[in-house]
Amino acid sequence: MAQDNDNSQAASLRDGSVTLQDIAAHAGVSRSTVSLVLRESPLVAERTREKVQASIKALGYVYNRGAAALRGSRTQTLGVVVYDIANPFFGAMVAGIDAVLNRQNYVSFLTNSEDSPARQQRFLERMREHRVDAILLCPAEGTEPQLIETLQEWRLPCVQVLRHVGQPPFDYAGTDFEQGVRQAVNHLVALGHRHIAFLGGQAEHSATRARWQGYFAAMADHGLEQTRCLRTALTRQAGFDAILALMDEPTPPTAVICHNDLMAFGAMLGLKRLGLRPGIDCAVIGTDDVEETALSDPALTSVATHPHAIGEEAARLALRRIANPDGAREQVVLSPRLQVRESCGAHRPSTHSRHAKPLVTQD
Amino acid sequence: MAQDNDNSQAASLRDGSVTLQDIAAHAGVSRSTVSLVLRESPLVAERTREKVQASIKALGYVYNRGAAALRGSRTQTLGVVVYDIANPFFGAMVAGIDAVLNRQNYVSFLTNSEDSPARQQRFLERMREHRVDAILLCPAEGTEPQLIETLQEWRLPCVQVLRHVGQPPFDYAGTDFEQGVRQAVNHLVALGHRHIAFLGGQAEHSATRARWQGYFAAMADHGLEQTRCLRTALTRQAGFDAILALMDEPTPPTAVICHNDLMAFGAMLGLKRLGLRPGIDCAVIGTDDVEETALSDPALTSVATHPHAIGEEAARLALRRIANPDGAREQVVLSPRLQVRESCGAHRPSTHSRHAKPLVTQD
DNA sequence: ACCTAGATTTAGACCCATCCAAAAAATCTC
DNA sequence: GAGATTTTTTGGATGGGTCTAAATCTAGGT
Repeated sequence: MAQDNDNSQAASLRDGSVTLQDIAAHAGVSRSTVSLVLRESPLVAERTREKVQASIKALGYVYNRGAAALRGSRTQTLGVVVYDIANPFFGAMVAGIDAVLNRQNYVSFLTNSEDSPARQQRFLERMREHRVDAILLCPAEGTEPQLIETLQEWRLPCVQVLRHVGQPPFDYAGTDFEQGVRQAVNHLVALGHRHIAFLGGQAEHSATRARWQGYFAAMADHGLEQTRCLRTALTRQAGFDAILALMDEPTPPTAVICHNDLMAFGAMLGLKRLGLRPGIDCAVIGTDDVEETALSDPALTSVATHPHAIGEEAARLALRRIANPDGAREQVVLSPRLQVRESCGAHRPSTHSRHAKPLVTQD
Repeated sequence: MAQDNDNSQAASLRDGSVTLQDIAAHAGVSRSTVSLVLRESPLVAERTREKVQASIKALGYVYNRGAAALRGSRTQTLGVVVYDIANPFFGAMVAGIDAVLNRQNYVSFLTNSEDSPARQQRFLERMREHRVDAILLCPAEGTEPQLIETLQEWRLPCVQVLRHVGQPPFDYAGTDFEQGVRQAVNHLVALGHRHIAFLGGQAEHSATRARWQGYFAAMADHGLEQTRCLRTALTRQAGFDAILALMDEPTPPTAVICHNDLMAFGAMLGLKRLGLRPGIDCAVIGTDDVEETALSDPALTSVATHPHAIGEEAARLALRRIANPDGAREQVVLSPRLQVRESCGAHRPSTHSRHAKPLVTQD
């Protein structure tokens, strides 16, 4: 119907699929040459390049990455598997990943394992079928260590993020949770606390172990033998329940450190429920330093783990691994920083003026 | 090196790429037949199917979706473009999308436009190159309406989510924000408020317009002429600033409704900063009902917009559109529900026992 | 035993780019 | 200006599936 004039619409209306062949014909060169132009090869003469580029624009050509991937070796895609995308922490992390990938023309598949190894397994298989160039994996709780070997057999590069399973060497990006908890303990001890409990974590994965290690080691360093570590789920509800149980014990702690901020929020609500004032009757410290920490009452002191930065590092690591599949494995471990607010009792929660400060958001 | 025995490792070690051809040879059938088996075609005889499946398992075959997509018409992938993945609201929405897609063996690319139309444009082009079957788009603020037409010219099905631009008919999944704000106004009026302000929104997109409309219409319905609508950004900081400005006016409102929960949190902090008690000196209602609403002090009353459900609906809509590209466009508009807590003054915030109730999280 | 409708299977073109080796064109050297 | 280089360009094979139309096989009917 449409006349075959040479504006871009004509082509796109015809079928929507202009191929290299069409460009080649239009520009009077071969398919191979067009391919070289597309990939910005320096082999092509300047005049030819311009001519071809003009044809590309004129015909409204769209590169077919799928076809390219079939012959070439890269798909320019990555698989990201997290276990709780609804958690703001992961939101920030994914944003970090995204930011790095886009600069490299990469796109990522995102899937949410909900901490189910079975779902995680399905996702990984699907990613494999899609021939992603690499995987960013936050292993679901209960992930078998040999999963990492399996991925290796699949020749699918994998960067573990936040948690890790299996034996080194592997690629990993995360935070030094042990050090983070140590900082929290040190801070509380400096404030005079002697009886400090740790809340949360149950499965045997690295991120949990590291926290526990930091807790016990720091307590030992200070000669404090009265340790109390509750294994629980990682939800707000779990924090709430745990603090109730803890306060009901013969010698309740004067401070608690929580596996993550959600639990800490729950713990603070639990304290209030008991008529206790977080930060005064019992200090509370969380982990992650999500944006909402400034919102709670009192504002939550938290070990900042910089999710956006972790995401960036993980993505960079993956890109490096793709470029050099056999290079030495790397572990990027960022240092956490204790973000002191009110819930640890360092500040008086009587005035609300402190709230105003950490308000700035990054958008 | 490895003997060519028939266990699965042999094949995967050889090269990692077993093809249909290999399966066909091993099973003594043709490539076509294997392809039919893979796609669960009813044409294949039961005995043949079993034989082929055995070979598939024996050789450790991995389906190559890229190759399939090249000849076939579906890639089994979807593109999701959001504007703020770090916002918990989107986390929940993405989880909803993911849940539906996985059941259909679909995987989705996720990109974060950060509300930049330019970035958004780049993402869409990249998705097109990857030949996604459809796009789920939460349009960035400032998106040109003709973008939707462009996508149509590209023959790329697009479901708009939460916000929409351009002229109907289009596919859309979201919430009836107008009704949500109406509910909030009605509730406040029932509590005796006469002077109610609305905070937030600046760009001209559907989600903002709908809220404003709801606000003005509901106020008019009650014969309240003293309206006040502040155009601001949508951040916590903006809420904080806005409430300060508002309270400084000659006749400050006794209640404010906020464009989203983040702003409402900011507004509550602002009130505290002024020495005012949210829920008593000034009622505050947010929108979205993110999980953190239960955390604030007082707990935030909010218009629940069910992000997980919206995500599910959007994904379902996209799958329907893929199956039937020329069917009638659909608009799925969920009904919001006012989730009453303390910040609107309906309950006494004196006791903290209320906090315990809405604690349950869904993980 | 012969014919036919229906059930299975298959060959071979096709999708669209990349890769390689070799051809063609341009430039240089003496 | 012939031969040696260097720079550009190209044909044709290739990757791993799907599709269509035609071939082959089966069981049922007479």
